Amino acid sequence: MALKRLTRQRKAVLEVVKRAHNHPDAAWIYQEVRKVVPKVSLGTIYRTLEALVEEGYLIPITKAGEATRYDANLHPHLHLVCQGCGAIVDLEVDLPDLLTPVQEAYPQLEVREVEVAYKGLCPTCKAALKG
Amino acid sequence: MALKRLTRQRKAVLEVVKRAHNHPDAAWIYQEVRKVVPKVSLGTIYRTLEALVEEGYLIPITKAGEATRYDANLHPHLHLVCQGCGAIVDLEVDLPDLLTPVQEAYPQLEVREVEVAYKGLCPTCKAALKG
DNA sequence: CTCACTGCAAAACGTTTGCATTGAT
DNA sequence: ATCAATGCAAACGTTTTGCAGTGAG
Repeated sequence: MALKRLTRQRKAVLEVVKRAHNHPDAAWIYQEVRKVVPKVSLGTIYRTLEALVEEGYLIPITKAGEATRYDANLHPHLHLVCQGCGAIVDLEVDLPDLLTPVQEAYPQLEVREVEVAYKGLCPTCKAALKG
Repeated sequence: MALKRLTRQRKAVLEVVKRAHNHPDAAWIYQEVRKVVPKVSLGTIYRTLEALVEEGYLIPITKAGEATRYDANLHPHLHLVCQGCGAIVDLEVDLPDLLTPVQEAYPQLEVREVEVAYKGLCPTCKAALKG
């Protein structure tokens, strides 16, 4: 892939996601970018997000059956999806090594990556549940 | 939800998935069931699979951007998705408790579930890569 | 001046749904 | 006889793509 040109659309997408606090999806980003570049198309949003992910500026948060959301927080971290409101909470935790025990138990495999995702309740929804 | 009737279609779907060794998706199951019930519809496949999951006969393996696959192996286990051929390998491993450390680090959250998924190479693809 | 990027629209993809009909109980 | 389950087809939401036109370098 050739060098990327810094267009108005691309700038806007980057800014919007960096400013976003909600781990937004393409549709939300589209609405926001339209406030600045009214004629932007969803296709461009997708293509730009794909490029920004490839370049390492964004991390995609994928979940089956749901739209991909994007995280501008490049710090290594995990996510908890709130089962109450759908919010995604960033988690900074040190987990034990999960690769080695599996690799040792299954030497005939090549174990390369693990993905860990949490579900539960965000502070607001947890507080709302009790008193 | 009312009691389930045991129709030809439902029997066929259950049999096909139980016999399958590939963690098949709805489309694959559809093709197989059609060999026995030629007029079955994809909608019925989906509705039946949904019911079988609800009743606990099947476990869905979901991955963003890919079709849901189904596992008749009800034993608690993890999966490794082969990055070479897409095969899913069952893993029987005891992982350390991943819930407690996060719950303790984030008492304001309610941490309910963790999902762990591995990526790597199945034995065949690993062997093919080397000599 | 080039060709990467764009807008637009159509289509792809897995999945769900509405509805009239069928068939298990 | 009942009404859960079916076949069919249309629709869904997300994402991708083809193509002619635009604009950043």
